[in-house]
Amino acid sequence: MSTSDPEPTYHHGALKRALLDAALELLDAEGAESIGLRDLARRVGVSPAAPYRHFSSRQALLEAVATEGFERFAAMMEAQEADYPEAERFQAMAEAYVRFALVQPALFRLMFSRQVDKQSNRALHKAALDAYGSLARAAAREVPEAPSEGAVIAWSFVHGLSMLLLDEQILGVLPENTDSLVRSLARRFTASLRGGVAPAPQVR
Amino acid sequence: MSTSDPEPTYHHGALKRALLDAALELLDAEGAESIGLRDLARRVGVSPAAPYRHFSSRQALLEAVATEGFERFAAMMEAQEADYPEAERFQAMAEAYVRFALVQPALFRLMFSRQVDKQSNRALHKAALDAYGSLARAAAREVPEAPSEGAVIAWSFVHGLSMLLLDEQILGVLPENTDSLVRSLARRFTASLRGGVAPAPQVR
DNA sequence: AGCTCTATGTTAACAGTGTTTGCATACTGC
DNA sequence: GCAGTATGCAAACACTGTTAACATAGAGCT
Repeated sequence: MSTSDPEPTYHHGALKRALLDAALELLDAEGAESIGLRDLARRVGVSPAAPYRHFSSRQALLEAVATEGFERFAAMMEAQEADYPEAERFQAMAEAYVRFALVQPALFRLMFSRQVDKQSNRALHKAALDAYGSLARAAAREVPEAPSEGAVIAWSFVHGLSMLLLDEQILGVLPENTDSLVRSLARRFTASLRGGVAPAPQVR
Repeated sequence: MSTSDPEPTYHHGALKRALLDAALELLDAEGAESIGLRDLARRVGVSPAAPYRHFSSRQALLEAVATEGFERFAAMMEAQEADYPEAERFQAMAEAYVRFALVQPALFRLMFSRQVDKQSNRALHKAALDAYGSLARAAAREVPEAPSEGAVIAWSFVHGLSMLLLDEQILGVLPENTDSLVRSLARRFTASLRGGVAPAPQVR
């Protein structure tokens, strides 16, 4: 309650935060494409040009939102990492990954969209790497013979599953409850990872 | 050469095709966001309102482009299905899937983006399902004990790997040649699928 | 206190966009 | 050859991101 301040003063005081909050809120309702600077400004009660004092462009604003998304994402993943014993850890993290995507679909999409540029935005780049880190650690432990490859395979599976679920492209193929579907898929995948990754078949 | 017609007549004759071609071309150069109706019209040499005789909105145009993308995608996958013996089939299709994404990144992204709506566009929906079909068949054969789940797991892996490669999020983690990286990952994944999927661990 | 400097707002304008409306032109079938 | 329809154009509307010039508030110094 201390952040909201109903009296209209010339200086807003916390415009940056307010813009980000408004953007995150809008993101849940509509898609990321419908986030307009003018729209945000209107919602927060400032003029159309005001946001430019805090973000150099619409893209910069979106990148800031995505950065926050990655930070929340990383925090959630690390919480899972801490809360579960090693045997169930990867499983739990995989489920959390998908859950995040399903709970905040537009944010998740934005984070992995081309509207944000991880190469040129350092904060964003770091946040994205951090988020990957904990999952990669857990995955690598599942496949000690080939940790990096195992991590990438696991990451790919979890990420792809999230994306396909967001597209509602899987429902209709496997019309179960989403939660239990994810759980059983993740379980099966983990089992196959553990059992199947033998010394890499050599190809010449 | 028969489709291009240098003489300026009042009626373009093949505007629809020309717009789609221009869009597909633009898509490779820039992202999908930079495809504007006015821009396309200019490029093709007609007035800004002309495209509306063939597409009811920008979104409709994008959906038509995505539909063509899925058709090409499906054709490529089916070609792989026909060209490879059963033992190597899934492997080959997985690699083709990723290759398609890497060769036409913007098109691939558009196909799985929220800018197109597979629920409301029937042609698009069908094209997308067809594209999934051949991959699903191949994947199901790898996991005869649980064909649908196996298919979804495989699809997720392949799709996620494509997406992460597009984001250039994997390079730097595994800084190899992309082609051989994909090959070795797909091989490893296939092996783990074959070996590891035992009767599903029951969870209560 | 007052005075300056900077941060953060405002207003007005520009170019560009998607889309609609009304009119012009060409093709098609009788 | 003539009606009807498909396909083009021009002008306008509401909207967007972005910039420039100006206004106000708060911070720091004397």
